[in-house]
Amino acid sequence: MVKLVAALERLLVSYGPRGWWPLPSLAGTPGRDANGYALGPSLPVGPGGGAIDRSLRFEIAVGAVLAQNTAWSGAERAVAAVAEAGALSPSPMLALPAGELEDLIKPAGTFRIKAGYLRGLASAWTELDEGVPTRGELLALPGIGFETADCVLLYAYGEPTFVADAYARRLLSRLGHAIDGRSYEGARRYAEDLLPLEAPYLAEAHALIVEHCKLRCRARPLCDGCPLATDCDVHAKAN
DNA sequence: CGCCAGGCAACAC
DNA sequence: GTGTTGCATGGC
Repeated sequence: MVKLVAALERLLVSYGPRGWWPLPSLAGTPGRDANGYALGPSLPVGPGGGAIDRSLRFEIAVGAVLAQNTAWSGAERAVAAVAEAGALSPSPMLALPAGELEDLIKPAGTFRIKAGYLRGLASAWTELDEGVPTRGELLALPGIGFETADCVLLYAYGEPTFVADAYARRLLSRLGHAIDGRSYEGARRYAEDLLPLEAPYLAEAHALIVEHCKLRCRARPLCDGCPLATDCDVHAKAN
């Protein structure tokens, strides 16, 4: 079995910091880097790296919904289109005619459903965002499930949360951790018992896990050259 | 062409 | 509570 902290360390060395969460509406604007993070005196300020203001929190929540079961490239274009239309805040979003929001977010797929989710999010957001929302409050919104709620808590509010998505569960399982059959919440608590409960760490961990699982630890794993291959069970069996 | 992508809700059992 | 299905565009 590969220890989770050791695996994450190797992923960080191999891939470098991923810099999630990207903020497409701000990327490339003055004072922002390619991910939309504010350029500070030393380190970039952004999700996991500093205070996140009100408008960015909403953008992150919108992005999290639009990214569901969709390549990030599509979600990113959809967020940018909403921003371009001036609708990347609750009131303007709610003021859009019914079909227009759908048209704006088409690149993200499942656009009729997601438009309804975004309306529900926009309706509840201002009150919800007065403080740090609880997981239960987020889960009560339409279209916000376990993974989306945790992404919002982690990347928008800096709450230390492990995003136990399908990638993370696949990786943990392949590294020899006995999480088969565990629910999302079971896997989340399992991982949180193994890791430092600090938002920047968990934010980078999630991003690295997604990167690694897209590049190598796919449904059909590409173990050749994998940074975790030396003592990963899957690699041992496949070779 | 088929398969998958930062999932979720509704429904079946 | 676990399993299955619809949703829909875009990249490879």
